Formats: sequence, structure tokens, C-alpha cells
Amino acid sequence: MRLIFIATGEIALPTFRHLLEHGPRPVALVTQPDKPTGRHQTLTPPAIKVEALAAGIPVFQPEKIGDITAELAALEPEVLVVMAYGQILRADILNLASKAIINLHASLLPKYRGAACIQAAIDAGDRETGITAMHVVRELDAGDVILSKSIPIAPDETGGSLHDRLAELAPSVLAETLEQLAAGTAPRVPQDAAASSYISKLEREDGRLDWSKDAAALERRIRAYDPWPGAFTLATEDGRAKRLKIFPPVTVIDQHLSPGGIAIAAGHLVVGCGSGALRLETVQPDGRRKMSAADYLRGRKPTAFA
RNA sequence: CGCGGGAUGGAGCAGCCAGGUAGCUCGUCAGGCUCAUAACCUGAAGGUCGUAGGUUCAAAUCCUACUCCCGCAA
Repeated sequence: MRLIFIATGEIALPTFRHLLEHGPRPVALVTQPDKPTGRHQTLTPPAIKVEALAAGIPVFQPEKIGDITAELAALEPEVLVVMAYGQILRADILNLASKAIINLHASLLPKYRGAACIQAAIDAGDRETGITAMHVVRELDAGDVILSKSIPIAPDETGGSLHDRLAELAPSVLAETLEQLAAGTAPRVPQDAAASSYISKLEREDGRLDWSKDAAALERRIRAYDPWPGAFTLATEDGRAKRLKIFPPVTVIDQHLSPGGIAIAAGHLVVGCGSGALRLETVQPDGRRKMSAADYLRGRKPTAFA
């Protein structure tokens, strides 16, 4: 089967490797252009590009995938597989493959269409999530579903741990999908639009905690947003607001404090929420490295979080 | 050279702007008190103030270069 793999995010790596090892070997990889990244804005290639080149797979990095429609068509693909690519596909791309264009999405569709699907599942307190294989249509993540596999979400699950586990789940979803497509037995289940939800891309600023919310919800958010985009608050120290990152785990405790109010006792740092409170374990002041809440309190004297 | 913060005994910080041989909160060790404790009291050890130069009678403090850590931004 002639397959073109279209992906950028690291969640796609295990699936790409699986194809390299067990086939069908992709005839090309389409990924995002190298981008300036890190503290010094060095131009960095996507990790998947590096692996593709090492394996001798041709790589395309168009600014817009529509720019290389002809080149992709010349490869006469039967199947396009899209996973965490990061660009919206134009209509002419959707018709390139003779057999199908499918997308692997990290949620149990129709829930959590969009970019931040992994964080959304934890944030919402769901008990399970998964990988869904579907046909790509114009509307984002709205195509007919072929199959999905689910995994449970652990009580201490973080966005990072769930990301990694879903990445490992994806190869088997794709393998089964390809088998069924080849055999002509692939189901095609329309999504229930009424049950759908859309989660837009997260920005760093989205990680700011709203202490008026319920303690349990904040605890979930801190786990969901770790390591990206991270959770933070503005800590008032000496009358000045300083950014303070907050890392899991945090513990929900039954203590009454005003939202954003702080209680310090025996090296513990407790923050009041809309209902209940959170005991913090690990924080990181602006410009400093990650440290325990007890260490933080030794050198800093926060009076409130906002 | 994208912008910015930082490097001070084991930990987290102050001191630097207006140079004059180092301080706070803890930890560690010894002893004391206590039924007991992450409690309290007394004492002790532990730092060539990131590295290398420079200015000066004198540098943690001023100047230069370098190394490393971190935040923003992507």
C-alpha cells in the first residue's frame, strides 16, 4: 500500500516507527518547516523529520501543504495518514489518495475535536480517553469514524504521561485501520454532532489558574496542563506580582481560605480556592529552577496568589 | 547575536545601586528540656561569594570576557 505520512508532533513518532519497521513503508513524510525554537531561537527540525531522513524517506516541508499538491499527487498515494500535523488540509489534498485519507486523533471522538484534546480529557475529569481513526473531511476532526481504542486515565495522570501512552496506543489503531481498509471491511460511522465538542489550541497564558474555581477542578487542570502549557499564578511578594509556576502533584484539602489566599504552616503552602484548598508540593519562581514549596517559602514570602 | 532574570557554606534567599574580609530562614552535628513532637533552649562545624582577568590601599560589591542555570517568546 502506497502511504504518505503527514505529521509533526512527537505523538506521531511511535506510529511512524511502527510503519518503518512493520510496513507499509511510507513513500514520503510531510511535516512542518524547521522552526526557530528554544532560548536562542535556533532553527530546529521536527524530530520526526530527523528519523525520516535517517531512514531514507523523502521529506517535504511546505509552508502550506497546498503548495506541493502536484508533487504528492505524482507519488500516486493510496492512503494519506495525518497525525498532529498542525496545518488545515485544503480540499485538493483531501482527494489526493486513491483509497482514503485518514486522521489519527487523540480523543474518543466526537468529544474534544481540536488541538488540545489530551489536556481536555484530564481537565474534564474523564475516566478514559483514546485514539480515534477517522476519514478526513473539510470540517476539523469531524469525519466518519473507522475505529477507536481507549485507555483509562489514571488519578495522577498528567498531560505528559497521557500523551506518551496515547502515542504508544496509536500504532495498533493505525495497523488495524489499514488492514480493514485493505480488506474493504472498514466501518464508517458518522459522528454524533450533538455530542461533539471543540477544544482550541492552548497558549501559555491559558495556564493561569483561576483561584475562584473549585479545588478539584484546579487540581485536574494542573495535571492536565503539565508539561504544556504549564500552570502558573501571579504571586504577590513584597507588594509585587511575580510569576510562579505550579507543578503536580497538588493535594485537595478541606480548609477554608479566601480564593488566592495563602496559609503557611510547617513548610506547607496551602492556597484557597472557590471551594476547598490546594496544598502545593512543587513550584518554580520566575528565573529560578523548580523547587519544593518548603524551599520556596524559605527565601520568599508570598502574601497572595492571583 | 530575539528579550529578560540568576550563580553567595547542604537547601532557599539577603547583602551589590552609594567598595572596607559575610547575614537571614532552614538543614547537619553535639548537648539540654519534654510523655512526646516538623516543638523549644544552648553550642559547633561548614563559604577563597560560578571561572579568569582588570581598577583600587582595599572587591561578594565597580569594569571586561567566559561557563552554567532559568523565565518569556517560539
